[in-house]
Amino acid sequence: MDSDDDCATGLDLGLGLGSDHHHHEQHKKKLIMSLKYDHLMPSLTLGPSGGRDAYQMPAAKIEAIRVGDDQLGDDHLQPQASCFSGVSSYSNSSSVKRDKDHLGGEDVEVEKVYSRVSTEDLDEEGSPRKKLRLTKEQSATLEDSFREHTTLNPKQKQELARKLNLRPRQVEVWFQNRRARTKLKQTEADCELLKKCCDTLTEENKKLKKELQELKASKLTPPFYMQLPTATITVCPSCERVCNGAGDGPPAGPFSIGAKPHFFNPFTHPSAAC
DNA sequence: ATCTGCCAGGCACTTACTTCA
DNA sequence: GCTGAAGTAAGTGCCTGGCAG
Repeated sequence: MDSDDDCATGLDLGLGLGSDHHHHEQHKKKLIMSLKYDHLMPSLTLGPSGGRDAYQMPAAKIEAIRVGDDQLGDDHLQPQASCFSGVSSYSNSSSVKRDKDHLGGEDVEVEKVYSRVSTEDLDEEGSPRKKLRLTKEQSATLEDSFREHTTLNPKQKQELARKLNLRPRQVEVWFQNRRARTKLKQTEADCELLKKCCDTLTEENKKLKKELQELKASKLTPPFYMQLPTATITVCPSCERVCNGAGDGPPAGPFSIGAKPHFFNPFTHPSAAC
């Protein structure tokens, strides 16, 4: 539970802000039904009218607007980049709403500066989603962490988020997507392996069929020794040596009639009979 | 002890955006 | 500059397990 770990990190849950994702999301879902179609309303204005502003626009829109509107400088559009060198690029900026992932105390002010746009912050406006690209450093750190453990507990998530100047929700999403990619790759690898296995078995099946054909053909034209008393002679289909099914004595002669009959079981081992 | 509702976390699927050839 | 493919961050819905009442 987030609350346990939040306590462990000294963060105060007493504000009832809850954890980063679902707690809010479930509340959000209720809101969405009444608000989710707001974003379908066309809006290209930068003004705050209707509660929509430039921060909530897709990058393409913002870029288009920025060309003719310098009132919103980069400080508005990419505040994180101006404050933190290691922060990933972001197609548009964060509002300075308090990040609900970040809990209490001094961190709030900092969080106001580098928090990113999130659905928690924006979905009530129904604005189109924002897209960030993690920096190489962030990705590398996340990869390192993923190598250590493919899932994070809330404390680890908080620490990693703080370390990377990301919101815990972003770290969580990254790990979810990373697990999905890993699984996908594993599935593809398994699929390749099965294909190879199938090919091998198909090839082996062909060989066995061919061998069977040959055996059948040889049975139709028995060699001279097949004319010996059949009740006591069998032929090992694997090594094609003649065995004396009833005899107990040692092999005799060039046809090496065995002491015991050979029974060929192609399902156990094709060449194990001899 | 069992039931029920709430919450949090994970996953599958999908969308939206970026990057690159 | 345009375009399509690939990669990936993020949204959404569902399921499950834990917990409290």
